[in-house]
Amino acid sequence: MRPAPDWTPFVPLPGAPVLAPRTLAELVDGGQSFRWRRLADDTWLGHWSDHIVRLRLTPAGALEWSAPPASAARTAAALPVYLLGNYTPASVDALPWRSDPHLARCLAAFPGLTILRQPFGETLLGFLCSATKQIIQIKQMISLLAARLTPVNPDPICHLISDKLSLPIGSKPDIFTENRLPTWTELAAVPESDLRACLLGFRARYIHQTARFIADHPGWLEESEAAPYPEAKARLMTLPGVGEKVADCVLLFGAGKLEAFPVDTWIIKAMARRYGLDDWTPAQIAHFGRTHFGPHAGLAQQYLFAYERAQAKE
DNA sequence: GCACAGGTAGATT
DNA sequence: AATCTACCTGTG
Repeated sequence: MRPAPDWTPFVPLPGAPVLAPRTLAELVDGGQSFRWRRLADDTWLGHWSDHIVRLRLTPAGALEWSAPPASAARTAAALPVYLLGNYTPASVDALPWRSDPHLARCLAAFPGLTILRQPFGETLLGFLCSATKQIIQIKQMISLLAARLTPVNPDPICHLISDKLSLPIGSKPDIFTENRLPTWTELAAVPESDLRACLLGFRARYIHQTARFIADHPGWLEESEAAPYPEAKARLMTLPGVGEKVADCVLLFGAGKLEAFPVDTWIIKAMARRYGLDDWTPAQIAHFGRTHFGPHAGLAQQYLFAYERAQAKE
């Protein structure tokens, strides 16, 4: 018998900002990504592409990571891009916090918060699921897609993952999985009824039709990711189920387009309450956001979003 | 039981 | 062009 495999030792992530626990939680589980969960040992377990990684903070706030030995070398190269690909202290400093007291409050509440650089296709899938759903429910839908539509992850590390604290209601034992997400090519072969069985509801048709379109247009997704923001957004919005908000989320969280300014219910509330923009339409708020916050408006949006949700919990 | 949830698309005014 | 509504399903 070989010894049981174990995680690689935790090592620091070079270049990471010092983070408070709640900022790390907001970074990976604040609605940018839907594939992270807090384990019983107070580490964060996350998945993207075919990566699995655990994160933790030292008492001093230094970010450390660990991965399955078999994939650790690949993940060592990919993690800085995924987590910090959009992180530059200068871009936060360039926001108009000096003249905007509320923005200054939001920045001070979550120092080090940044925008993830996630795989484009996975981000599109996640936000196609997001319409009128709570984050926890989006995570359930995404997990079901991974659990049912891709092969069981053969990495022996999966048997070592214990997450009793985060296990939800017993009726859905397959909610948490270490499988990768299906690719759009794979999704194109899945009947819409199978997608509906993953609790997607009316979103199943969006995903099915989007998958068929992408399968019929090789290179379309990659070209969209590479295009400048206005063109990329227009392209995404031709997909069924992708409107202004979803397109902006995909481009912000999955393509590093920091000028994207998603306007959701939280931002509508925040702009009404903090900036007096009562009864403004989402399009008007988006225009205000872009002009007021500047070329990194999406970064400001994430701070406003995090702050408003934190306030609501209190 | 029923409103609501990180919206979008199509119909109606 | 602005406003209204249906769309699935889980949660409180």
